[in-house]
Amino acid sequence: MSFSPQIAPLVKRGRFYFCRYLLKISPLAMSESAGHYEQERRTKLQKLRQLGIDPYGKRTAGVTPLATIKSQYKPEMGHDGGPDVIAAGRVMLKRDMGKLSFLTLRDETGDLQIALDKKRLSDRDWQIRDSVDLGDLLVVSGKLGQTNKGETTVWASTVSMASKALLPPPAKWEGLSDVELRYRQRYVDLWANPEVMRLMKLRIRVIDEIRRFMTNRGFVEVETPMMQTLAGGAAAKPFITHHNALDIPLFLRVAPELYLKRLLVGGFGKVFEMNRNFRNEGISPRHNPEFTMLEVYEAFGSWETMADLIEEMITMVAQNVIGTLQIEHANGRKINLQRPWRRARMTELVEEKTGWKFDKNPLQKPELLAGLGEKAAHYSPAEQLVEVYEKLVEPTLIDPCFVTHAPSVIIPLARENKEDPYFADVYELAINGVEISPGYSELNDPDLQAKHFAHQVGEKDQQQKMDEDFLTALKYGMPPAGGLGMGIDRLLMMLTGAESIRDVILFPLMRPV
RNA sequence: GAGCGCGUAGCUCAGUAGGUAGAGCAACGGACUUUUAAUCCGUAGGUCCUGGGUUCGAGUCCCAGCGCGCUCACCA
Repeated sequence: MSFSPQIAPLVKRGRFYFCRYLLKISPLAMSESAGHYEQERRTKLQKLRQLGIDPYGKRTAGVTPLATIKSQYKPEMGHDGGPDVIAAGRVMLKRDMGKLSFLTLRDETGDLQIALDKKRLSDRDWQIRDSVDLGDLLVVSGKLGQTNKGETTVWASTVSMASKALLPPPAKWEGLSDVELRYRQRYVDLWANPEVMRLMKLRIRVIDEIRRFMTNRGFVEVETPMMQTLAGGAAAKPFITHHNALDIPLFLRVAPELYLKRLLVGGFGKVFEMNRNFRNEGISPRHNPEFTMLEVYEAFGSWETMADLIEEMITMVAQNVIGTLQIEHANGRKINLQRPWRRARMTELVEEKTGWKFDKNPLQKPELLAGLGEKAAHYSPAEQLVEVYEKLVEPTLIDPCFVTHAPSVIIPLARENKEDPYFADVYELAINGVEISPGYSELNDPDLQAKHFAHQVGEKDQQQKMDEDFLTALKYGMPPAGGLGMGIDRLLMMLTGAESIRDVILFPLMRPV
């Protein structure tokens, strides 16, 4: 919770001052400080109350979604011969002409016109019309019909105010387009820009489809700690918090991996978790500090069974939610999700794109090195390979491609390849020029795992501590397994063409004002 | 964290070369019983993000700060 600058010092001095401060704000004082628009609406609020009308409504039984009402209209109902219906929604448009008004209501299903006709309304309800502003939530009951111009309309016989809006909605034509306001005030954005509601519902369906897909294949969804005493499973910087009673630091998880693998040791065969991870790093159009990730582990699986699984999953989701495997973005980009998806070694793709035939020796092409920045000269050959792949190859992989056998040094939790341990038995699935999902043949040799961890801890930052308990777990024996992760937000960006991760997250993190 | 760009009425945006702050929608008053971003007549509405500075004079130029966006860095 954050406080405005003028209250913050009072809060810090204690609850007593905070309460006293709040008490000083009488409704009158608040209305004095309110803007012109709010003031006008408060006047109407008072007027309604004087008429004995509650401007904040009550439970209403029998409200039908607007799209459903609209679809119930049949030509034989004529002008006003349809059934009695109850419609509720936000007033988006208002067209008054003397003794008749047409209003456009909106709910989460769509828009519907209602008509307020003086002849059909009681005097009291007619007076409500004069107090209706754009943005108010109304409930009307009346006959379903159509106007002379053929617009499906509810001819209201009663009107009630479900909630009087004290603040005006954004301009009716332009809507809300300031991205900062859209993210900060999603509660306005969702109805001011109906495509935002559609996109968020699409997100919900995608997540639902994935859960169903996993469950149908015998995977069980589990919940592992989001607050961890060691943040392992990825090399990202964690958020740090503190447990008061235990007086210990706690970390928000950067990945659920090490706990899901403990479950494999515990005897679970097929598990997944789909929930938030937290990484304390830069924010960008592709990074939100908290993001939703799917992680899957299958005992006796491998990177290849994981690749099959994710390929099936994504095509099924696209087919069921988008309705096609030919994804087309507003900017003209086309993505073909038709199976089978390409599988190619990282070295192969790098050679294909840049001509560099990787032989485990340092990169000798000056023109390539120059593009990687000054640090690249100090990189190991393996790091150079990955760097060249990420900078020059990955962005060109628009159609799905499983990039396999990345160098094992960069993937401490994966199994080394039998024929050539320099590389790991892993894939990185790239679609739309970004990594959507990594998948591994998981390492289950405790000694090798300990070595990899030691190497990582020594080389990387000091925040990365060895998870001894995880190594203990491995010593009890973890079955060989396939594992995968998938960034749900990035999947949605790929499916919808959203250019920013914030567009597929209801409440992206924003710096407090 | 760095560079670049943006911040003007409730919303969407203009604002020339430094010279009293503008439009559309919304609001307010009036007319109107079939509108579709209704229309017509009239009225009002501003901490030009904040704070400094230059200048006779700053929305405009300079400096600092805040917020947002983009790019880079960070992120296997």
